[in-house]
Amino acid sequence: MHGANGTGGRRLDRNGEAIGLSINFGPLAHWVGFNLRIAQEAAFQAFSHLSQEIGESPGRFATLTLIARNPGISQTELSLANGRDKSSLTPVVEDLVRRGLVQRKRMNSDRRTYRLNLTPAGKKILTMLTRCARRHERNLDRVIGARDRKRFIQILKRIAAELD
Amino acid sequence: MHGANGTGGRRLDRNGEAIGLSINFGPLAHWVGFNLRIAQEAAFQAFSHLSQEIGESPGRFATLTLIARNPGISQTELSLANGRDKSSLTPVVEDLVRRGLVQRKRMNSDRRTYRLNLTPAGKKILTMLTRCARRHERNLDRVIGARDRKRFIQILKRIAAELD
DNA sequence: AGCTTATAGTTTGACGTCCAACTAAATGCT
DNA sequence: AGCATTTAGTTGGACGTCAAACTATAAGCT
Repeated sequence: MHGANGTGGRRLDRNGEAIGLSINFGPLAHWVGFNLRIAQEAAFQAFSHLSQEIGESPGRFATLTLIARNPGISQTELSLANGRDKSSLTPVVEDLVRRGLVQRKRMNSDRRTYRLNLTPAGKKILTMLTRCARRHERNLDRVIGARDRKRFIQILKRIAAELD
Repeated sequence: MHGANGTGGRRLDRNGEAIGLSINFGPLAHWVGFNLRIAQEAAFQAFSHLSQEIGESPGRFATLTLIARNPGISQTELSLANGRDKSSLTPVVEDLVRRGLVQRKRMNSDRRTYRLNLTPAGKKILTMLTRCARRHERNLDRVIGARDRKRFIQILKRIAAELD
């Protein structure tokens, strides 16, 4: 019989107490949303450990890359590209400027906006972070398999694009 | 030539100011980690909007489902299954108990641990949330395509499992 | 010129998350 | 029995995030 002990099929010891293994995930197991979350968090965690080895928070990586690739980018453009609210960027940029990785200049033509650029020190840190990221990607590639990689990324991009 | 204007290829107006469209994502565009993050956040956001319509936070959904499927589960087991630190669960359970969705009972055999169960009210809320989630899943399925869905979830599961 | 509206960035408050330290209860060892 | 270790859950501090309110500049309209 199935689940007749009223515990949803979990393994029980002789006192009827759960012993932890074998959780019933119900519909979560088959749903994209849940698995997407779990996978993303695992990947983030893994990259977090790698980047911690060089003393940087993982969130800095995308920020620095986007500044490097788009010199003079404004904070709002950056927050949009990075998928974060602009207000989240304020303390990040503050920190990066304070540590001398990013230079911030008011624009003359529009005195509201800043232009962001990497300093040489910022470029150096980014180089190290990029090495970490490549290592991380190799690990992910190994898990995904070369055959499916392209298709997998394409699906991720579609999800991001088509869900508003 | 490529990027000869020193702005990484962004479109510029005649004053040399960026006009926002066409950000250069550099290597981020091809990396799994970044796209995974963006897709997950888009999906989360979408579900957040759906579940907000019935006045629940999206984080409650997995919690309630896991309790429903594993009656009497302990908080530590739940936090493990949900991929969160056990301390994150304290205020969540507090809130669910306060609102009468979850019942919390000390175990007699081990007076440290609690047993969690859904109340009838909790089951009702979960039913509504599940409807939202199904709608959300249908949207995701439409984006992913029925052909790739199974393979996609399999890859997500592997990422979660094999990255520690 | 003088309104009104829009935009760039900051501030504030709420929330969810982690980690490390803690309390209370259980287990194990001698 | 007594002490050390482990375990379940809570607490407190730090951080990243969002949304809404705010300041200052800019742009559009009359």
